[in-house]
Amino acid sequence: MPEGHTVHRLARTFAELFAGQVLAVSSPQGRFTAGAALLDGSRLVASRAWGKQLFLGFADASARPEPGGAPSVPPDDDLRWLRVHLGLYGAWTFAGDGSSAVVHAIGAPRKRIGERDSIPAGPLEPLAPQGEEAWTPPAPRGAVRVRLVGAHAVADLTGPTACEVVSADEVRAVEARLGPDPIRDDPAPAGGPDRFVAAVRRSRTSVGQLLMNQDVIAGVGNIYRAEVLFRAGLDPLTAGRDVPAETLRGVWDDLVVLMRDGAATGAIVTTRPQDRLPDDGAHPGAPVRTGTVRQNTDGSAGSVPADQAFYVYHRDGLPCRVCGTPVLMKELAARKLYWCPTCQR
DNA sequence: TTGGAATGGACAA
DNA sequence: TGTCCCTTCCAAT
Repeated sequence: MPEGHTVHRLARTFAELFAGQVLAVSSPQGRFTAGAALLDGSRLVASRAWGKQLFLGFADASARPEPGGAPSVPPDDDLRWLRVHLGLYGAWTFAGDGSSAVVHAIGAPRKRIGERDSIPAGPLEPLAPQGEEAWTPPAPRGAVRVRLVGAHAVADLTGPTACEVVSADEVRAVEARLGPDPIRDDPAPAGGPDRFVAAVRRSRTSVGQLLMNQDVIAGVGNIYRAEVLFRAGLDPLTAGRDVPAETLRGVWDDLVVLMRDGAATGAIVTTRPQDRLPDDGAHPGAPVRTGTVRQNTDGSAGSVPADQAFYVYHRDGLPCRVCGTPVLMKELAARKLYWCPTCQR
């Protein structure tokens, strides 16, 4: 259940856990047996995200990087690529022997990558002492489509929309279709903000719908869509071509900030500190989100409770944090759209 | 125990 | 626009 920030985070995690390692690849569920066989025993040498797409590049096990020297990563065309799209409810689950900075405690419960929790954020932890015994990965839990096992960690994939082994050409074909990604290191190859602005302004479709179109901008999902439009004071139902270019540039810039923070911490928090008030009791009968997410927008310390993290997402019927008007919700192209009719016009 | 809902998208008509 | 797919979790029975 990720938006683009989660996938970028995953790409980084795969690099930290497995880069350079020869991996055992299998399909405990059995639905990816042939694909897993193509990758089993090869070396993970690339890990990239574009929008919500994750690409893992595998080389032959013999293609080992020079020890101590410059890493000799084979060109993309020489790799086999695992393309994964988590879709609505796909998830990666990690476990490890505790030696990794990412899987940070021996015997730590496996973390689901999604809304409630994710890979721990913050500085890398020192390596835990290695036991004498070889580490054994836990048994797969649930319907695990792919399992990657490295020296010290395991990654299990469940419920993906897409999971396939593809060539470099096929990777490029997918990327060519995607719009620019606000938090990719180099959004420019896809046209960057200029392409985003142009794509929106040539369309009569509502800006709320366009933000969810991965060909227009890659990586934005339902939460960032709702929240960035609120922060821009923009009515989601405005036709794309009626939105000033300057406003759209502001939306892009805001997404860069919000999604970078999301990728860094693993949680989406879009509220400014002065706008944070708990929803408890604010509107009897309205949904109340519980739990805690990490604070991530403005550098202030501490964490933000889940019911203070968003302006409008999942807050229909509750008073707008800024003006008090009840937040509205409607289905738009089969997805729920949330907005404040007063602040966004 | 069951049945929606969930931060998604491909495809057909 | 509608239909289907993939899987898990939690609130409602």
